[in-house]
Amino acid sequence: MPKVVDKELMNQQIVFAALQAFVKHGFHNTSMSKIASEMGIAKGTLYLYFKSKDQLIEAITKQHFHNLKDRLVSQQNFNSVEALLSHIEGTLLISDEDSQFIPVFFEVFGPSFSSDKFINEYSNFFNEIAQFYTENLESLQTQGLIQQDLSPKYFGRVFVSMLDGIILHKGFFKINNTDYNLMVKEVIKLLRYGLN
Amino acid sequence: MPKVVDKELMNQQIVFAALQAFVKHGFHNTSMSKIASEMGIAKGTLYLYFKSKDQLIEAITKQHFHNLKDRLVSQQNFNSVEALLSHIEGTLLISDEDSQFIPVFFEVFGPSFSSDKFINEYSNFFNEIAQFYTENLESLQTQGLIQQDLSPKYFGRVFVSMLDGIILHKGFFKINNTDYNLMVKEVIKLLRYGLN
DNA sequence: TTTTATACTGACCACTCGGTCATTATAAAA
DNA sequence: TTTTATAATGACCGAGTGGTCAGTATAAAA
Repeated sequence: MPKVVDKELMNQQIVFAALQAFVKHGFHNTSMSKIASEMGIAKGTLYLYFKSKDQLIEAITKQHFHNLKDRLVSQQNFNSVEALLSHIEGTLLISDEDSQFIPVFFEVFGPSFSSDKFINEYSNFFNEIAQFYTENLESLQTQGLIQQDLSPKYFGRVFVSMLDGIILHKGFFKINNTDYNLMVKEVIKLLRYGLN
Repeated sequence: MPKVVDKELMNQQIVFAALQAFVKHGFHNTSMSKIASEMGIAKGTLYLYFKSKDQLIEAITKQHFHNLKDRLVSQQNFNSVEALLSHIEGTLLISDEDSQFIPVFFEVFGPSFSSDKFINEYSNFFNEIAQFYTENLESLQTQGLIQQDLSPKYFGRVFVSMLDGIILHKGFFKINNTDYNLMVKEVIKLLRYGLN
């Protein structure tokens, strides 16, 4: 009897439109009305799918980090330094779409950085990535493929910080792709020489 | 005849009070009225010194980065890789006091990350630091002290991103000093092997 | 003490925003 | 075609903001 609608699809469409608007104008300069009107729907409809603007950005963020982790952690292990370097290069060459989200993230969640709960969540995220690198470094080290004189545990963690720094700078400063690719090449060179 | 006031002093007092308020409540949750009332002056008075809220945050930002740069860029040039590494180690080993300010910084300025003006200022800051490293790398390269096969220009810029990432992670995730020092050691090792 | 150039005030304005809800539109079922 | 359960609407509200400006206070000079 009732009118039926694909809620899941609508959900995704809202998330997509909102993200686009946030990237373009910033979170605080994007009103719910604006999102609605750009979608050609009424503001009230947004509130049928998301209780609040906060809940909307939360959903976007959750999705972003979910995708991110899949990209950062490879399922297979690496049996050579070059395989590892290749994965790292792939990790660094993030899409503009992804890097554009970075300023939005900091704009929205900057004020949360004093919350322990918030920090712990992201701390765990990066620790898991670090663990992935640590395990691969240990394996390569056992096989004698990289320097014995480095600590996989600490190198793994600091390495993640470094990668994050590079990605953050791309996002913050909108470094153009030509320059950025050359920068990535330098990192790979450094690692190739430094790990052996 | 006229009433005379130390405008410079008043300026500084406003900047100080505004920063404190931003730190405490976040930029967007701090109204101009709030700043004024906490200073015991009227809102209108603020507008005699700063044309807009944006101009106020701009002044605060400028001052912050000015102080920071003095700490990060050494005046003298390095005549050996070890001297460079030593400076880098010093840069990374920032005090807890300084690193504790990082979350605060993002808490305060997070909401500004959608402003092009803010980003440009921030971008220039890091470019200048990168330039400092680029020049030193060029010099060391000319002397044959480091790998010929790297580009000082791009390495300098990406290197700054990496250092920033390490420092940011210390600040965000409150990595304890024991672990952090070991992490720094790994970076230095990587550079020592990788640059030669 | 009076004058006067400047500094300070705070009520007020115009506007925006997130969020609500009574009303209307829709499409599946009867 | 009528019924009906659900979806969509958008005018409206209250709260809050950045910014203004006519009027008032102040302190140096006359």
